[in-house]
Amino acid sequence: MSIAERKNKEKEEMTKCILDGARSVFLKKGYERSSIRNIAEEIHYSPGTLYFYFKDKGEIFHKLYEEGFRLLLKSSKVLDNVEDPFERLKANGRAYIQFAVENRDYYNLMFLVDEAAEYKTEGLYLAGEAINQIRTTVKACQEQGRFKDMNADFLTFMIVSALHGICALFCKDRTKNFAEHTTEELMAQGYQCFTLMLERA
Amino acid sequence: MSIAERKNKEKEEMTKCILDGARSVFLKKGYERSSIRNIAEEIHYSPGTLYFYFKDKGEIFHKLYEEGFRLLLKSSKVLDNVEDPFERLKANGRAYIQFAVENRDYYNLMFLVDEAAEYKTEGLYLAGEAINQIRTTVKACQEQGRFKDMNADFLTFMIVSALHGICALFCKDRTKNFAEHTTEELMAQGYQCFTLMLERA
DNA sequence: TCTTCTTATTGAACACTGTTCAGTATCTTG
DNA sequence: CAAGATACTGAACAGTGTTCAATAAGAAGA
Repeated sequence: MSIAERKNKEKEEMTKCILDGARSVFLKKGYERSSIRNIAEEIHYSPGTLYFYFKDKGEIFHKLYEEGFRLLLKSSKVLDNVEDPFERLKANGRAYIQFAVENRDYYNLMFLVDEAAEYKTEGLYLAGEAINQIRTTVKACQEQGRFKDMNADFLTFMIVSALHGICALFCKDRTKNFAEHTTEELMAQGYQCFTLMLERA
Repeated sequence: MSIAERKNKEKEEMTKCILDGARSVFLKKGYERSSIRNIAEEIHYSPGTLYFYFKDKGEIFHKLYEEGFRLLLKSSKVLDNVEDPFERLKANGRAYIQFAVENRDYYNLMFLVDEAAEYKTEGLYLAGEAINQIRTTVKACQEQGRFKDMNADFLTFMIVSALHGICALFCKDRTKNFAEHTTEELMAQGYQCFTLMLERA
């Protein structure tokens, strides 16, 4: 089945080509302003062609959404070699914020676009992975005597919320009301406040 | 100038009429899915008419965005009679979350739609008001000996981030990864975790 | 009152959007 | 070489935000 194999490969390459184009357009213009025609033009194909490989616009961007989660997971996987769980927890948060700053468009797509929540496939699983990693670390901290009288699930949700809040305000440009400080300073120092609180909890 | 006055009044009434229609459509369908034609149809006018009263779609929704902030401010103004600053801070957060739950569409518009950030008029000022209220309370807490070695600005940003994170995850349906708990439980208990941490900070 | 002038409203038009689909060209199989 | 599958096109549809000439209605001045 050599030629069937080749066909498969070609199909894969084409979907990859479309995704490359989509990523390029999306990172240039943002999700809302990226159109199927823009992507088609980018890769020199007709708009209709994209529908041969993807169900709709949402599916295309859902693949990038997954890609974003894989990137996020990768950036926090590095922290596995941090022995102390509390140090790991703190580093995880820093890595999370750093990811949002360096991949603002991905972050928007992953958490701030409605579309993405509708597809409950691999993306949701990957998001769960990222959360589980934090939950596991939280529990490890508890075994060391931290967060004694706190429910791990709720605390994890709380930590994720705080991190997400910082990043969401950043991504949607809602940091102007703290004008005396730069956005970078706010995020870094705000997070430090948070870790200080975790330290004492 | 009685007739000029009447003209002015009519103009005001018309803009109000458009905003009422816009609010109604928007609360029914959400921002992204609300069109100028939808609004025009709702109030039985031609689409072109709306452009006689508003510059563009963004300006229409920016008015609702401001409306949202006035609602939010009102709901937290009630807390002025809470004497103890720390109790007031906690209540402020609860009110904030409650506002998001009860006015999910407003919240989306206020914090999660790109459009809104582009207009730096009254909306930004109102947002600043809401933040200042928290900052003031934080400082009052510090005068009572709390949050001793923490910068009020950064701590305020942190608190706002945590609250916003909880609400943003809720508004964008990103709570499915904590499946064992209902969204309401997560938000309430997650916030309680947070206040517990503040208590000890 | 009649005419000018301003103001308010319309709906067609423009350039865009996501999506579908009949048609076509290319490549594979019998 | 004919038949069939596969990939691709571009026109078409219904929708979007926005503009603008035409028009109707109301106020001002003669």
